[in-house]
Amino acid sequence: MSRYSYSQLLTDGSAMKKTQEELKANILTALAHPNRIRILESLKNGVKCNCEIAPELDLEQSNLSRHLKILVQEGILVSWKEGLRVNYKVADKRIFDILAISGDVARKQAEARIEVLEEA
Amino acid sequence: MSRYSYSQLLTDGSAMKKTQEELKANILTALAHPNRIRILESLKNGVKCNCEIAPELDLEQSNLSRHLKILVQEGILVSWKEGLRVNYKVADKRIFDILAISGDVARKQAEARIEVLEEA
DNA sequence: TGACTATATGAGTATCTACTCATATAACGT
DNA sequence: ACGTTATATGAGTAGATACTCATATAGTCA
Repeated sequence: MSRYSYSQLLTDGSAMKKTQEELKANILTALAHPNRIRILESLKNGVKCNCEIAPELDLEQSNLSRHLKILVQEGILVSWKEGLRVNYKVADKRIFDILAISGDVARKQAEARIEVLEEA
Repeated sequence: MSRYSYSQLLTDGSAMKKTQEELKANILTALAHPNRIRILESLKNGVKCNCEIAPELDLEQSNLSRHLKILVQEGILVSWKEGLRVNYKVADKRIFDILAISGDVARKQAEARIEVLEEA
């Protein structure tokens, strides 16, 4: 069994055939970081550039740039140049459904833990 | 900015207050591995134990055990003992909605790439 | 052209992750 | 109790990730 690597699968675009599970895992890996989730929520209602998001979320410029790159590579964000800036917007609103369900599942899990505590 | 760590947040249950984004990221991180996605698909229609899943998915026993632990810790799977075995089932079917949307987004992104190639 | 702004990327680093092998634990049947 | 089966966990490792700082690139405007 070779180890699953997210970025290798990304950059290797050429070579390997990816399984359904790997394709899904790539999308989910791209979503699975609090700062990337914050970025998406910040872009929920509009278009923004790196220079607007950075101060809003208090993220270092180059770090933000790499987070944005990951989201674009997975097709979660779309970007285009406009003068000096690079604008970003969410490509597919269903991403927010994933985030909403994740929140529900997290909440439900927290409730289940409380129930276990109360039983004792 | 301190680095986001999945497992620290998991095991630290006691101490830190977690943001909404961290809670969502935890769920998504737990889902973001091809083998864990395969495990969930294998459990889609029923209850199974480690010893049934391992040969089916060709996963080494201890590796599978750790993957299952991650899914249980996040509340994605529920487990209970039955004699020697530990049975697992999916706690919340909405997990499959997340997987389905991820698949759709991945497919859509692949289609977009093909379009770009055809434009040129 | 030169100064300035916005973004991307190279290099270095601490930490994390998935994996394997070996061993421990727990529950069963005899 | 003893051997067997199912699962969990310790230790070690290769390689991946998020982050920072410094630098490169690219577009703007005087």
